[in-house]
Amino acid sequence: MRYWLMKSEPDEVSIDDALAAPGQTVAWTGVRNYQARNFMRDTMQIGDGVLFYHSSCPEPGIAGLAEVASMPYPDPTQFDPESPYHDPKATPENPRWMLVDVRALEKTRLIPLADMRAAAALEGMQVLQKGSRLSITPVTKCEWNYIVKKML
DNA sequence: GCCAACGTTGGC
DNA sequence: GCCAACGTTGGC
Repeated sequence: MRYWLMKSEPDEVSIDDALAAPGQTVAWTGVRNYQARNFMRDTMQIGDGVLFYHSSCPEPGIAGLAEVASMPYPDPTQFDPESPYHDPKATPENPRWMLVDVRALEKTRLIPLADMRAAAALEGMQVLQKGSRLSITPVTKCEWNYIVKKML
């Protein structure tokens, strides 16, 4: 069992949107970074814990808890010429971008980014490192427990 | 393979 | 809107 932090712009998909989706599950479309893709394709397992993070918004921070809900499969938006995530180099025979489904479990109080930065226990958290822009980052069991048990 | 130019992310 | 930091592209 692993743990992850996954960023979503709430204008695109908020924790409320995810909770309202059929099965409380959304396909994590639009990731166009190889490292993030590789996490979904190679490392994630069904049932892994997910911190649902709101980014690029007035109040960035952790907004809910979720879990990995599927095996990896090709991101359908890469094949859609109408999609902003269209990738002309990808074909169904040779998909470039893989994703997983994410099932929202609960909306939590918002844990602001500033509070995360202020927590000594989270000093090493990958998402908090200088210059980190990855939209999907691993979270250690210690970090997960601290956030879920001490900050919520 | 190098690396400059460009594009993107994301907090502020 | 700004800008630091990082990733990608493409000429050579």
